[in-house]
Amino acid sequence: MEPRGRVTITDVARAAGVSVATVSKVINDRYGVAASTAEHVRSVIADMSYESSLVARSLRSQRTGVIGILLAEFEPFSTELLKGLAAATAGSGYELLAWSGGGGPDGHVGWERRSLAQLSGTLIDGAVLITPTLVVPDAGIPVVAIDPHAGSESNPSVDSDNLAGAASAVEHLIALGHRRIGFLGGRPDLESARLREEGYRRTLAAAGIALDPDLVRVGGYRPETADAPAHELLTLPDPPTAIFATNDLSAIRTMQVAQSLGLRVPEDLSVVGFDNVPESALCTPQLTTVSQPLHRIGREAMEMLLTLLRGEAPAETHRRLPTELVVRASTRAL
Amino acid sequence: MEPRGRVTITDVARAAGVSVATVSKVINDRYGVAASTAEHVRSVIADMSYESSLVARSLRSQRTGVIGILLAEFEPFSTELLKGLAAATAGSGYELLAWSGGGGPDGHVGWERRSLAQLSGTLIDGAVLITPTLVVPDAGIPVVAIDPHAGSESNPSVDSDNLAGAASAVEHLIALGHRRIGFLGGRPDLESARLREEGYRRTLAAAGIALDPDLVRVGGYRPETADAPAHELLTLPDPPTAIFATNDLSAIRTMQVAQSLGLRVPEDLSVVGFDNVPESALCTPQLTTVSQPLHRIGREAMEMLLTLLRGEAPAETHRRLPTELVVRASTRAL
DNA sequence: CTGTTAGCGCCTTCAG
DNA sequence: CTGAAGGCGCTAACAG
Repeated sequence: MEPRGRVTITDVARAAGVSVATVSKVINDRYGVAASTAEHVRSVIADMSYESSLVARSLRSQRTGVIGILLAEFEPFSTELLKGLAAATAGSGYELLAWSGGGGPDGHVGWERRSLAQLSGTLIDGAVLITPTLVVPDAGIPVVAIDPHAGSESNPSVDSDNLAGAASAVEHLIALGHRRIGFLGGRPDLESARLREEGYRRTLAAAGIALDPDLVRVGGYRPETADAPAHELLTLPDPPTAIFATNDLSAIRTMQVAQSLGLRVPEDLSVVGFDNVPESALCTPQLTTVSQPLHRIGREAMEMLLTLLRGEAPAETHRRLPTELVVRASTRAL
Repeated sequence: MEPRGRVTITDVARAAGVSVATVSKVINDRYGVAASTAEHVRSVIADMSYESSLVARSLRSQRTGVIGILLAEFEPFSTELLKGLAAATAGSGYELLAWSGGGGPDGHVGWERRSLAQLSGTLIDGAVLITPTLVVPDAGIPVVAIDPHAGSESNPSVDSDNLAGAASAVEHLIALGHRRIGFLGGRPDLESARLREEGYRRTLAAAGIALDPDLVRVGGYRPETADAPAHELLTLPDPPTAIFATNDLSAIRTMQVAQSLGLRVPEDLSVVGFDNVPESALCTPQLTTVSQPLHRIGREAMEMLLTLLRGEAPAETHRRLPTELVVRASTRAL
């Protein structure tokens, strides 16, 4: 009906011949409106296909009925989590809003604090932070972190058993006869990266293998940042026969770098990843990796947040879920 | 510094001993503030780690610098597109916001109109709609649709060659010797579903195979809605030897239903899907499917939207990208 | 039962 | 160069 731009509550009020307040009452089913008036207003609303502005409503009211998923970028790890998070939201009455903090590629530390400040108190009632770079201070709304920056002293969180997961990856390589095992680490700001390195070190030590510092590099969890260190590892005078890359994206990139150097995987180089994102099964050769239960992590994080939003105390504020080694085609006995 | 809840511009102004207006000017780099004052205000802002509320800012200003991706739910198809959309946004100066319209599971027709009305004009400067259920009227902001409801008369859009894609799937099955080929259709409100059915019908006709109406069912593109029709097809007195399910999720579910009925895939039943989402390579057996270039679709849709946002006219308002048959392990010669 | 009055947090004239 | 006033669209008191 109404052509130009947005239809506002004022337009509706004028068209219906009532005040703005009355329209608002009708929309929100508040008492004190004659049935006939309400009826009439409703029909005008339908006619004009009016929908109240989320922004204006949020600004005024406390509750918005929206949960924010704050992530650095839309990459496979985050989008897998999204599926689990979304599944757990169904039927809760909350809408889901995924917000890419812009910090993105540069990995600007603090993106989650900025994003949270921009959205909390106004647009969202609660938030799930995916791989935050720091412990966020009280944001005034319930917050749950997935794969967080720090340990158990901080915000409620869900992660998987990174230590045991890394150990299983390295044990697998050792069992295949590998002794020179390269390590491509993750984002130093994340606890997961620290624990995966710790798992690597301990497992080598337990097997009586001396750690060669030359074989330990920082990959940053992203293809672009993993490229150079992977290349360095593979062009060492005495290169590793296997590499444990601590997430799938960097593992896949490592395989590509190896192939570009004329190395065959797994004949000349074994590679193990971490995460088990769908992409790990789509590359050639298919990647051996440590599986994290990503959907379940998302689901449990959302359940924790919903509990918090209900004003209840969650059974546990830190959930740690098990990992599992998935052996595919990128590893092979020496 | 400031403990309780959000820090507002008023808090900053008070702490800095200036007016709200001055703080606003500093934030937005507007003329008319003494260098020393600006400096001071900036330091207070940093101290209090103040961040202006997206909501309040949006309400007041025209431009928000945010692009909305509106989707019915976070399932594999949408999240794959998200990766491409996000990649194309990098460096554009826009932030990305993915909004799940709530209509979700029930597939409530019109979710995108509602979502758009709620967000446009206030929160987002432009939008990409994923599988909208109808042609959206002028929303006052640029809108691009992916896999749209209707044909070329409507909004700018990007999709893939559904007709040719469906044909390639059915031709593949015919080449394998199949004659009784079941069809599990998609969402009737989408053009893609119509075109895929058309491709199925034409290809059968071209091969001189009479169409058995009993073999044509509506699967709705979702696992839950595909379950029953798949079951019906497989328990027919004269069941099909192959099924073309028009998206991967329903194809995967079809394989599960078959297995639950004691049928082996591909020995007893061949199955072809559509989309080539990552999940299609993760199931057992791996799914033969028609690949859509999902990342590229997302990228091109975003580029089109960015062009529109710049106020320019896009080279073409309807992009149709090629599909490709990916033969894996779920199909076999009769 | 209805309309008027105040803001939510912010930005933008427009006086001082 | 700075602050006071008005209003974005909406909801929540309070009067009438």
